Amino acid sequence: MVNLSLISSSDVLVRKLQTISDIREADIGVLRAIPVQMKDFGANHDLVREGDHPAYSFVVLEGLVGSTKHTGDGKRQITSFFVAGDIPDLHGLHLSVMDCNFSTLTPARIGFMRHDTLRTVCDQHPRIATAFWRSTLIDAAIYREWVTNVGRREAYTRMAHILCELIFRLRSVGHIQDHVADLPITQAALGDALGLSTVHVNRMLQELRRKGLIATSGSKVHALDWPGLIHAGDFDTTYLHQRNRTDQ
Amino acid sequence: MVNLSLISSSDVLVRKLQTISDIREADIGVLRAIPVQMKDFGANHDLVREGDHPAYSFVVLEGLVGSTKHTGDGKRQITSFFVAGDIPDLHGLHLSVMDCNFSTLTPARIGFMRHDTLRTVCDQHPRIATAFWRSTLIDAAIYREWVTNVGRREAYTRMAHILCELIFRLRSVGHIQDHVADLPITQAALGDALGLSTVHVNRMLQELRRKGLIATSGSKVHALDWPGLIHAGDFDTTYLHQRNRTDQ
DNA sequence: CGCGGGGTTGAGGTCAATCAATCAATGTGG
DNA sequence: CCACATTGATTGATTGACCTCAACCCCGCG
Repeated sequence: MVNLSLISSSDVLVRKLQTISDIREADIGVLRAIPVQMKDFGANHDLVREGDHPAYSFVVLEGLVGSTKHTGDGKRQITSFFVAGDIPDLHGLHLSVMDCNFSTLTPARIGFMRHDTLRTVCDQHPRIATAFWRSTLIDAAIYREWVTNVGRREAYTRMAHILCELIFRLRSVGHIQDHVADLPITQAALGDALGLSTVHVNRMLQELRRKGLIATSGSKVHALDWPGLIHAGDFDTTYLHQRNRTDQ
Repeated sequence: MVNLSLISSSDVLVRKLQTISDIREADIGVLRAIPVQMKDFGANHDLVREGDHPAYSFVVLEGLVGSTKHTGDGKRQITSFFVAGDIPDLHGLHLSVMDCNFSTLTPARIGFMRHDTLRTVCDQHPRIATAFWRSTLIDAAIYREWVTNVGRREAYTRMAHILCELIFRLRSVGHIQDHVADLPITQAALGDALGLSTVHVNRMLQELRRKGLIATSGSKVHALDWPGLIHAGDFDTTYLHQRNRTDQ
């Protein structure tokens, strides 16, 4: 396990931006200078709610955060996951009213950054502004993939796909050792992400285990057969728009 | 019917940006000066394909365009609609590889704009850059809503919801008279947008007609009972992030 | 006049939801 | 240390929403 107290909040953000954008030395200094207010939360805590007009954006430092929406009859849909380094509500910079909630799906450490600070940084450092814009565009690409996943793939494929995405993204920010991911996410949350019932999520996970693609113990998910999982999940990394994809 | 030949391509774009952003007189001149190459297409034509590295973005001047993705076993999912004034692939400015296709869903008139021109405009006119960024953020908000629609609403509600969105967006760019929208879209395309079969789309439309919420004749869709349709579709305009919503 | 695309209809099948238990792990108060 | 509550995972039985298949209809068009 990585000792988090040794890693500054800036490192997590910088590392993430480097995986998607061309960040120079000068920019790194600017990013490190952004004041970040850290706070820890338990699972299932609403960080921002639909209708809010937040004055802060936040970066995920540790844990899993989801963008969620609720239908009129109270069902929940998770529309995307966010892992360490991601800034889920960066769009709040330019859309004043929140159209979704952001909730922790596992215990999480969050870093809050003032909107006016971020706007100043963007005005003065076009490369950082571009990197941020690019980050929101990748979020959009992920949403597109999720529409497809939920709309046109059957439950088994859908489940495999989302595991591929999670594992791939966690690996690209260095949060996976030996193909084992620590994902203390409930099956109910997976269901809300996939548009499936908890019961069916359970059965699909069983099928993935039975076919030898994954193994689970506690909150650990082990991708036993990564190529097999990718195939089962109809997974193609293009939509994640990573700069270099040497380590598939 | 509006006589399109009297409307310049810039008017359509400017009008759209004004519905979502604070565009000044000075900016309008800049926008009008962007060279636009117009072209007409029939329905079901791929304007851009997954994997492409386009050097142009395009604005929809007339007709309906969809962002589409295909699963491994050949099923199609439409992840969003784009109406007159929208720039569907603006994200191509900062994401070099396309992760989805853009196809015409009806006959359409399209205006192509060079990426390098758009980049220059963005560099020199921050308010326009912000408006463009905002436009891509609203696209993302729409994707989020679609994930929810497809993942957690049942077919009938889903169908009503998408009609509400289409009608609302068409109205906000002045393409609707007397609550009647001209939508020459096939039921198969609606199915691909909703994650439903053509047969079921047909039955849901019948149910909406039977309940007196809509009437159709040819390609015209008449919202007979707009409040009723909004209620049936669990529709809330927040996610479209319009500047003023006086005319719901 | 035949053809094709899109819309409509019916019958039967299937995937996934719902309902209702049970079980395992963890925590809590007495 | 044990009764008890709670949360999450698992299982079986049943139901239901939606799909698939296969017609048939309608209309514009070559």
